[in-house]
Amino acid sequence: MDQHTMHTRTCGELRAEEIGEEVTLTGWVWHRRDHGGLIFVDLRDRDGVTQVSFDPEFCSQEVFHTAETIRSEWPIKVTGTVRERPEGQDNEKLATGHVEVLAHAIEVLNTSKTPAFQIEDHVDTAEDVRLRYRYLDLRRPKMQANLKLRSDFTFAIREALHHHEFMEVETPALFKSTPEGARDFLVPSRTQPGHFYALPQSPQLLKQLLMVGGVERYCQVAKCFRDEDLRADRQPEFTQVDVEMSFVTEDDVMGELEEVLSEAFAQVGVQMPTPLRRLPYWDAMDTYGSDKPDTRFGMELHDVTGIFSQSKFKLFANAAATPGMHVKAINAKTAGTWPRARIDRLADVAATFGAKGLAYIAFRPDGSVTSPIVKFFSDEEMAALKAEMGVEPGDLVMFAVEKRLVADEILGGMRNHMANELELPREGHDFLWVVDFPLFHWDDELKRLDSEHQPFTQPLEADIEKLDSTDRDTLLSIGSHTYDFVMDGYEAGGGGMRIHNAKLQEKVLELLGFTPERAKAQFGFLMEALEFGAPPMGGFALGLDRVCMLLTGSDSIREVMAFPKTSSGSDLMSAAPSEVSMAQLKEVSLRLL
RNA sequence: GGGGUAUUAGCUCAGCUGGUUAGAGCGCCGGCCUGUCACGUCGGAGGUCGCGGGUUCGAGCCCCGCAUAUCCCGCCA
Repeated sequence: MDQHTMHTRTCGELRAEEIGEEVTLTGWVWHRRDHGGLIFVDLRDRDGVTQVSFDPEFCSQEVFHTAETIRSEWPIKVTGTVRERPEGQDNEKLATGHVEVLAHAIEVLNTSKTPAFQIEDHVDTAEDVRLRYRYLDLRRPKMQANLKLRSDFTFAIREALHHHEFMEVETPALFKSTPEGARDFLVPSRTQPGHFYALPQSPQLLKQLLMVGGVERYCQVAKCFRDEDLRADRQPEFTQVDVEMSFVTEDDVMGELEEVLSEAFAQVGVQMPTPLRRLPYWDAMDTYGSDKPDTRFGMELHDVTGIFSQSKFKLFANAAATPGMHVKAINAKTAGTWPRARIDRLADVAATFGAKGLAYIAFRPDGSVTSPIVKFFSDEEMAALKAEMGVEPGDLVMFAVEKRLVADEILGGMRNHMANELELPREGHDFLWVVDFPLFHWDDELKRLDSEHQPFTQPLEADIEKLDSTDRDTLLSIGSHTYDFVMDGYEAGGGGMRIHNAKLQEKVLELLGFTPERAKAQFGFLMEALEFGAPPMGGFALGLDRVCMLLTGSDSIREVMAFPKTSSGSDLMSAAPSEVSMAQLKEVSLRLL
């Protein structure tokens, strides 16, 4: 053995072939089973677990005594002989379970305090305790596997991108504040008092400038920062696999991405079909009530407005008579067996999605019906509804009566809620493109148009003349070259073609409420660059954390991040954010309020 | 900014209608144990019931406020 090598083997690799071999292992003491005259230690490193046995017949008293004193999570080094386990003593749960290491030497590399929680996959510990001692949490095999998968997938997609001739370019983390989207994280400049950098919300503008700069095919595994409230799938800093291409059509970009993504997913054992299904935005909203639908289960939305045009039920009939209003419905199979009180509580859930109430019909298995509204329906209306919704006994049909998009979003929310409540099976992974987003939507609060994707998105050529319209509905009908990558009901990525014409960009910014002065102050460098022969360009960004969350079956992206923050933005381990000294503030010319 | 949930031993939790000394499992410490594998077994230690206030003869339990964590809405071009 090379005397400079600490260990000769890992704790996960010993098999029958190594029987008889002299090995040295290092790792942490996972479990120690002291039988008095015989001691077993499960030694754990990142590669796996090996049983080490200490038998006084084969080791010195001193070694045996040391084995008696070691405790959980002490790092140790053990030298011994690999041997087959006695007949019937194999451990099926361990990859190394056919063998064990019969120790004849042990070195305690360090001691350890008793961990605040047990380092076990099967022990559920509150997340704040885990985060307080994240370095201990990361020792758990599950977390090791999560980090490994993330590493493997990141490597695979990088490799695929390089294989497809993408050039990796690093863009700055200290950049200009462009606070039109999310809130920026600001960094005060010391050398220029009163001036600030911002951490990039994404490298969007920079990658477009790289296209003007002739990079043609750019990629980057990029940290992005957004100072907004957190969610299970949102952290203030997160990672995007960022991609941009020049001299391409939308189909070029999507085709290339399908290859890159399917190659990367294949490396982690996941089949992503190519070409990927494309679902237009309006169809997604109409059918699933979501622009990121999980299509592994049905429960699709149906427009039943027509059935009730002559109804005695005024709510439905009035809606049918009002342009733009719709009566839409979903059918939650088997929820019709729920007690009335439980069904009534669904109105509260619907309210969180914007519903004023929730009309429903529960079709009881005995053929009866529970519903606050069904008494107004004619036999014909009921028959037509049953046919449209495919009603069987035990079904629960829920209605939303609203403008189209509002009704869609309510029922889309209920569709997901019911799928969770009913524990509908969602096997494997679900991939699709949602395409053709509108260029704008109406922001009711700001009373102006807002970008559906971002202000640099290329409108459909056929709709460009509509940009001169003053009619809101005309402007809202403008289409765009956009595509979201939807995985298992999550927006896992998104992109589009970018505006490469300065005049067009100016026009779109104007419609978004930018005065020419503000447009120039904020995006002047982009507009100027577009005037220097910017090529047609388009790109994409993949939410790496979300994809890894889905690949590992985690319910939060925190499970695939080494050091995530709590929902109030704290790091419980380091206690960041923290106060800074007056001297530090003075250096950057800041004073606290 | 708003709504829900949680906070009791190192960890996970129970704690009845407000009533004597707040319990369990795991972990930890000690004894015994030569084939266990999340070893077993016997014993032991370990508590500001998140913090502050209030009601009450009496509060882990009821009320008010606060803090933290978490989920959701808003927000996330």
